[in-house]
This record gives sequence, structure tokens and C-alpha cells, in this order.
Amino acid sequence: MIKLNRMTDYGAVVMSLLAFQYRFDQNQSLSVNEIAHKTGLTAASISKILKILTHSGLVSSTRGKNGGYCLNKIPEDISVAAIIEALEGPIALTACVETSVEPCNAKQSCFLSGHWERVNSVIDEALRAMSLADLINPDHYFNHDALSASPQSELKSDFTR
Amino acid sequence: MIKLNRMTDYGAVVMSLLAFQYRFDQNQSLSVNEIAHKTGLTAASISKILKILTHSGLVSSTRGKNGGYCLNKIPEDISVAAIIEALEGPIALTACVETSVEPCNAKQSCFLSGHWERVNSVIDEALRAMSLADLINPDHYFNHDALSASPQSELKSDFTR
DNA sequence: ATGAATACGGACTGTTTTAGTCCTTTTTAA
DNA sequence: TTAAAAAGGACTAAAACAGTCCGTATTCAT
Repeated sequence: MIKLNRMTDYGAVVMSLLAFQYRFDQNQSLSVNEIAHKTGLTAASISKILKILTHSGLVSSTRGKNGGYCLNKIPEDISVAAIIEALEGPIALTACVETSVEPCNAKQSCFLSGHWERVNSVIDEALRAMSLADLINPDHYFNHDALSASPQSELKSDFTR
Repeated sequence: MIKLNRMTDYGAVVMSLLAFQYRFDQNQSLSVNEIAHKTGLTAASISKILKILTHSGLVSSTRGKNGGYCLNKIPEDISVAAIIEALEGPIALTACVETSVEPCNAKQSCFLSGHWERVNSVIDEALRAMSLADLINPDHYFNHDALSASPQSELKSDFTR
């Protein structure tokens, strides 16, 4: 299995919730506790994730009473790749293609790395072309001509129930 | 980082060597020790990997003296996806989309899984469209019109030096 | 027959990574 | 001044991983 960390999975959930909130009221942030309540994830984990997402610039935070987090950009401008990179580092299938100072410790395999890199770029392009908006409303991405029977509203009801 | 296990990386190296061998003489298998010598990987690790690849049907083995391993199919018919799946299980970005008996333990996140699944299928298609032959001779895959100054022979010399 | 070379099956261990929690400090609104 | 909130970081238990090793089964050559 090509794995994402569970934290990244949580991150997608949190970002999606923030995207709904952003569309509802772009200036109203959500606190960790509110997010915990709405997603069912623990506050501690959400906090950990949001610290990282804040550092990466995808969300902005306000401290102090009534503080919280909100998206820094419109959902359409946040790629799935950016979310994954924020939480996991560069998108790449093998350690070899990482931009690393230390030389590859399996030199014998390295003649292949250029080829993995091609595989990587295919994946990278796919993730970069998909936005947070697409993630919460996939029809937009996969079928631009869809009539849009608005699955988004269903999803929203999941969040806000 | 979307990580492949190091074993999978080794697996690609081993499969590539077997592919070169297959093209050289389709009926001549390579023993673990020969592969170890040519790749620089340890015999123990190679053995572990080849057991798995044999079970998955990508390579076939002959036991006893002069035994060894060889590809079960022509390199063109072995997809990168098949290699990864053999060594890591199904290609998927989150645990949610695995075909699992137990119910998802983060139900709150599950409304997203359908969307991850779309991301997954993009990646899956990309990996399925790329063959072992492409991996060892990427020009074939990425540029079908390339003049083919035969990078393959360079690679082969890496193996056989 | 015997012995050597080989794959097969599986167990085992030390290391690294990950998930998850918790505590203290800083900031801000009321 | 107090309460609510983010920020920063330390810590631990559990899980995954890499790598090694051993005994068994099989086959070929002598």
C-alpha cells in the first residue's frame, strides 16, 4: 500500500471542514474545539495538524479568546498536493528522489531513480491538478459538465448536523 | 512523503535485472546469489523479495541445483502497479478504501473516502499504464517517437560491470 | 546414493516511525 | 483580571519495517 499517514487523512477532513466554513463565512474562524466537535476527531490531534497547516501557510490562525483557524486561500486555490506536502513532505515514491544532501545509500539502485522520478511526476501532476474544492465536490473535477445535483449540500449536512 | 517501502524499491531493481536477463535469454534463470552479486543487495533481502514476487506470479522459480528465478511474462506485460501491489498490497492512499472486513474506525472522515478513491484511481491508472519495460527504458513510455539513442544499453552496462 | 546448490517457509530482533497525549507559555477579548 | 484560545515542544506506547537467520525440501551432477 502506498500509504498516507493517518494524520494526512485527518488533515483532509479538517481542511474540508474549513473549506465549508470559508464558503459560509470567509471571515469567521473555527476553534480546535469546534472542529473536534464537528469531525469527531480529538482536539489534541486536530491541534497538532493545524499547527503544521498554519506553518505551511494553508490556513491562518488568530490567537486569544475567540481565536481559531481559517483557510488562507479559496478552496479552489489549495491543491491536494499542497495539503499532502504540508503534512508529509515532498511527494515522491522513493527516498532516492528526495532532494537530500547525503548521497543515496543504495547506489546500485540509483540508476533506476530517474525512472521512479517519472512515475512520481505523473502522480504529482495528478495531485497538483486536484484542489480542495474538488475534494469536497468531486463532480467539479471529474465531470465539468455534470448537472451538479449538488452532492456538496449533502456533505455539508454531514458536517453541520 | 508518499512512501514506498525500501523493499519495493529493491523489488524494482531485482525485477529490472530479471527483465534484462529475460531479454538476453528467456529460458535462463538467475539465482539469488547471482542477483546479489549484480545488484549489490544482500542475498537475504533479495530472497525475501523474490519469494513474494513468486507468490504473486510475476516471476517463476526453479528449485534445486542450477535453480533460480526468471520473469513469468514479458516485461511489457508487467505493470509497475503489479510490482507495487505484490510487495505492498493494494494501491490506495488511505486505509479507508482498502477492502477491509472491519468497519472504518474514523467514520466521521468516511464521507471523504469516496473522494480519496478518485485520487487513488488517478494514481492507480498511472501506475497500471506503466510497465517494467517502460521502467527500464522510459523513453518508450514517455516519448514513443524518440530516436532512442538506446539508454537501455547504458543501463545494462551498469548491471553487468 | 551422496553431496552441493538452490529455493521455501517462517521466525525473530533491533530500529525507526507513527499516533496520540500532555504540559507550559503566549496572546487576546471581554 | 480572567478565561479562552493558539504555540511550542516533550514524551510514550504501539506499530511497522528492515534485515537476518535457520531448518526443510528439491534438484542436479557425480
